[in-house]
Amino acid sequence: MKLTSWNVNGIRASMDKGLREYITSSDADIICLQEVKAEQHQAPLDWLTGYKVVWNPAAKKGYSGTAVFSRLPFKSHALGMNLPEHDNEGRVITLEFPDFYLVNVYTPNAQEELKRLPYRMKWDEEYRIYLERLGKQKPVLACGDLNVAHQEIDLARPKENRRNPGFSDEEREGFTRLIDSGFVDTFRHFDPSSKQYSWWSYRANARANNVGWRIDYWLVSECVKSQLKAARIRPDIFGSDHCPVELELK
DNA sequence: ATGGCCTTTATCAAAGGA
Repeated sequence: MKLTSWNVNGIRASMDKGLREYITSSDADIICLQEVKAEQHQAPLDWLTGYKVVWNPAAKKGYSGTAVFSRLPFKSHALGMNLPEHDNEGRVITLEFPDFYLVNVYTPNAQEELKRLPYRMKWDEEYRIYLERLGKQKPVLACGDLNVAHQEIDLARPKENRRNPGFSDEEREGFTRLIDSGFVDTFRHFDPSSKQYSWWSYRANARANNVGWRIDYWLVSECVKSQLKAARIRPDIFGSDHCPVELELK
C-alpha cells in the first residue's frame, strides 16, 4: 500500500505546476493534501479517475483546508475532531478503513511573534488526545503538515529559529508528547541521521540552497512498525513550497 | 526588527504562511 501527503499551498495553483503529474504517476492508493485553499467545486478534478474524494474546506474562503483521495474503499469519513473550537478551518479528515484509521491534518501555524501559540498548544493537545483515542480502536496512519520541526536535525538553521513559529520549545514538546502517546515518526524510523526537508521558504532562494525544514510527517501507531516498508521525502517533486512525503506499507 | 516571496481575496492592498 502506497500513501502520500503533500501541503500543496493552493490546489488551483499547484495543479499545473506539478500536482497533476505527480498524482497520476505516483500510483498512490491514498493521497492526502493540506492547504488546498479552495472548496471542492473550485478545483477541477476531472483528470482524477478511480479515487473517491473527501474534502474539508475552511469557513474562510481561500484559507487552509484539506482533502483526501482514496482508491481503496473505506467505511466512513469524518471532518474535524468533533470539537467546535477547532473545526472551523478544515484542518482534519479521518477515514475509517476495515483495518486502520487514516488521519490527514494541517496543524495551525503559531504565527508571527508566536501570537497564535496559545491556540496552537490547545490544538496540539486536542489532536494528541484525538489520535490516542482512535489508536485504542484500530491502528492509525496519520499524516500531514504538523507545522513543527521536531529536533535540530530537522531544519537547516536551528539556532536562528529557536523562538520562531514551527521551532519554539512549546511546539517541539507538543510533537514529543504526540510521539510518546504511541506513534512512530516513520521517516526517522528508517533514517535516524539524514538531513532532509519538506518545506522551504519561497524567499531568498531557500529551496535551491536547501535551507529547509522537515515539518511534514507520516506517523503510525507503534503496532504498525513491523509493516513499514519505506518512508520517503520527495524534494524532487515541485508544485508547492512543500514537497510530498510518502509512506509504503507491506 | 525587517525583508525576502507566493497564493488568495476582492483587489489594485492585505492577510497568511513558518
